[in-house]
Order: sequence, then C-alpha cells, then structure tokens
Amino acid sequence: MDPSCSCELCELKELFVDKLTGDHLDIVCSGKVEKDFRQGEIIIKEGTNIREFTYLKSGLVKLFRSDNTGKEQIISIAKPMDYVSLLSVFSDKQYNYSVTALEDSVTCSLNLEDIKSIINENGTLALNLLSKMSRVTDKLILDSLDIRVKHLRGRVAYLLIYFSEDVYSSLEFDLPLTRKEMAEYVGMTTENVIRTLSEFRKDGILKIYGKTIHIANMESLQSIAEFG
Amino acid sequence: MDPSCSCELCELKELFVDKLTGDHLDIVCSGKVEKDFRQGEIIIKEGTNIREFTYLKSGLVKLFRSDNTGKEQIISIAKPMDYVSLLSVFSDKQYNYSVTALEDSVTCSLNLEDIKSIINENGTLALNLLSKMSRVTDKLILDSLDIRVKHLRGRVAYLLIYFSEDVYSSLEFDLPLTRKEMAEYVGMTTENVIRTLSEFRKDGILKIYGKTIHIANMESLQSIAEFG
DNA sequence: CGCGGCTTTGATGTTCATCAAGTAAAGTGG
DNA sequence: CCACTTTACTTGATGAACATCAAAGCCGCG
Repeated sequence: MDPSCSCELCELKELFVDKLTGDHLDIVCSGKVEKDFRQGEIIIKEGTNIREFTYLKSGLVKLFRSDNTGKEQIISIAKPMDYVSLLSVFSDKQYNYSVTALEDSVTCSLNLEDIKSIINENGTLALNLLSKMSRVTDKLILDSLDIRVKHLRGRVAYLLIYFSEDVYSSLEFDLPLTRKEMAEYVGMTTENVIRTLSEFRKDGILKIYGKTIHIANMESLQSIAEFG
Repeated sequence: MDPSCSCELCELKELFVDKLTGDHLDIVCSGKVEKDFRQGEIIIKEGTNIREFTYLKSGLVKLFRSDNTGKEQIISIAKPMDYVSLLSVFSDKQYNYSVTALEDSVTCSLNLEDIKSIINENGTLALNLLSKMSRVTDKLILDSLDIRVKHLRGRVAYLLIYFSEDVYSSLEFDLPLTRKEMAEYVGMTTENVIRTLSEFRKDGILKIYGKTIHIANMESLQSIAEFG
C-alpha cells in the first residue's frame, strides 16, 4: 500500500480503504478532496448535481430541505462517520436537500463515478456500503416515525437526549441549534420549543444558560421522551 | 441459462436474474420459495429473525410496527416490485416491523446468506441493489417528511391520489385499507379520516360507496394534497 | 336473529399554532 | 467603544385544528 496516502489515517479506513487494493486505492486516494467549512457555511445546496461522494471527517452538520413556501425542514443531524451524501447518491441526479455546517467541519469528497466503477468490481466494498446505508436510512426512517407519534414535550426531550448521549457524551453541552432550528427538526413552532424548555427548567429537569444546557434529571427526561 | 428456471418469467428478472451467471443463477433459482397469502394473513412478524430476502410478486401489502401501547403505525404500503424486506435486511438481525397482505398476495423468498455471498462476488448486482434500495428508502423518507407538514385534509388527499395513480391507475377503486388503517398510516384518528372523507364528498370531490371511492374532481384533490 | 366489528356523526376538551409585544444578545458602522 | 440595527429569545393571549368521548346505524356472519 502506498505509504504516502493519508487515507491511512482516516477513520473511514476500516469501512472503505481496507477493502481496496492497488489501482482502486490509488484512484480513491489521489482523487480525494478535503474541504474546510466554518460554522454556518453551505456544504451542499439543494438542486445541484451529485458528482461526488462526500462524507464528514469532523464537525457537525444538518441536512434540510425547503418547502414551496420557503420554510425549512431539518431531515437529520449528522456527525462524523455518518455519511453526508448517502441519501440520493445512488438514486438521483440532483440533491433534494441542502447541508450546512452546525460547527466548524471538515469533509472529504471522492469522485462518484470512480466510486461506482470500483463498487462494480468490488463486491465486498459494495456489501459494506449496502449495510452501512441500510443502518443509516433505517435509523432515519424510524426516528421520523417516532417523532410523528410523540407530543411536543417528548420531541424536545428526545432531541436533548440525542445531543447529550450521541453527540457530546455529557450531561452539559452547548446546543448547536437555534430554537428555530430545533423547531424545524421536530415539526413544531419556535415559541413552543421555548415554552417546553422553560417548562423543563421549572420542573427542575434542565438548567438553561442561553445555549448551554445542563440535564439535571436525565431519568425524567428519558421517561418524557419515551411516553410523552 | 437453465431453461427450466421459472425465474425467467419473473418481473424481477431484469433487476436481478439478468445480472447473474452460472452457479449464482442456479443457487438463486433452486433456492427460491414462492408463497401464497390470503388477504389479512401475516407475511412477516416483527421480531423474527431475518433469514430470507423476500419480495412481492403480486398483490398489495402493508408494513407496520406496534408501539409499546399496542397501537399500530403503518410505515408503508408496498406493491409488486417494491421489495418487501429491503428495510433492515442488510443492517439488522431481526425485523423491526411486520408485514401483512392487504390483498391476496404472492411472495418469493431467497436465502439471505446466498444473496450476500453472491453480492460479495458480483459488484454489478450490488450496485443495482444499492440504487434500488436508495430509491425506495429515499421515497419513504421524503413521504414521511411530507406527511408531517400537511394538514389532515392534505394527508387524506395524498393517500387517495396514491391509490388512484400508483396502485390502481383508475379514478374509481376499492380502498384496500379500513378507515382505521388509513388513520394509522397518516397519523390521525379514525374519526377524522371519516370526517375528512365526508367533507370531500360534500364538496363534490369524491363519491363514496362504502369502500369504493370515485374521484370526481382530481384537480381539487391534487391541490389539497399539495397545499393542504 | 343478535352479536361484534366497521362506519358515521355530534359534542366537548386539549393541544398546539398564530399573533402580538417585549427583552436580551449579537453584529455593524461611525 | 458606543449608538444603532438586526437577530435570537421569551412570555402571554387568542383561536383553530385536532383528539377524545359518546351514541347510534350499518352490515356480515354464526
């Protein structure tokens, strides 16, 4: 293996690079493009052509789409190793959603045609991708179904637990979303996100300092997320 | 190609069988199991192990899951050529949803381990599956997002148009779902499904004879589905 | 028949969005 | 660094959308 290829150090290695050999590895390694994004910057814009296979190396991003009236709906929050361009990549010509950076982020892009032709010749890689993709979309679908049946309190609780456990691994963290974005994610209004947070604060479940959230009673929060 | 293999006649041929050769074809053809189901019968039960790759040859089925209180939520309606066991197959050990027949149906099942090992050696098939899977799950995700932002009238209109255009290709058809199931699909109550249907009838958009629906004004219905 | 499931309609109450108004925080230009 | 503007956040009041509860008609089936 080419020791000069910095993919050696990438966390995606085990999923991707380890399955490649010789020419394929060269194609991927030499064709890759790393990009830095500052918080708030647009990574992918709805309607543009899909030419690359992009994934997130570090940071945090949101996937969202705009409806006919211009209102935004957040589809998903993705952290490193959740592919960014997994949705649509193999089914569509154009992105039907946008991606922006919630925190400073680094992406790595590979030429999609290259990837496709490599998959064509490498079944193991393909099976890996199928499995990875299946996991990601399954979670997305189940989450979306979950959100639909929950009341507002349950939705907000759900979101806070997600950040606490899956993203920051801490009971105290800075919310990477505005109140408005939280609303766009779980399908409610900004006002009611705020009201629900205030209720949680009054009930002693949360301590809130602007964007900083401290979960004081995780058990209550979890039971609200489940049954609320 | 073995002329005795009835897969020759299957509609799935172009997606699947055409990509296979020699031994692989034999494995798939000889290992396949066709099953008949009567309306209402259970095809797949939530929680059982995934051992087969199952798809629908004819009929109509519903995918649904049961929440902790026993209430059912319909995830999707699938017609022939929409894979039945696409969700979860490559990511999970067990089904996290059930499938039952809405109309008399015929399925064909292949051994999942066989399929996986074939994919492992056949990148073209894998790429096809990736693409097919991507289309199916993308649609599921976008539909779920759509439903979340629509009002009740919009959701019911949406469902009626789906049956009229995608399933029965006719302005008049028999609803394969009970009112209760319609409610479970679009996330509302049975009473409000009925009320909404009655409103559409009073507005001259529908004619309703029990389970038989005649769409009298498709344009109105479409505009309700889009903006309601 | 009569029982049980599906359907329908009406009355009532709750949840949530909308509207309005005000405070705090964060940029922006002089 | 301070006035100024803009954007985010917060709270209360009101009304609309929707769920829940209750009751009755319909229809197939034993």
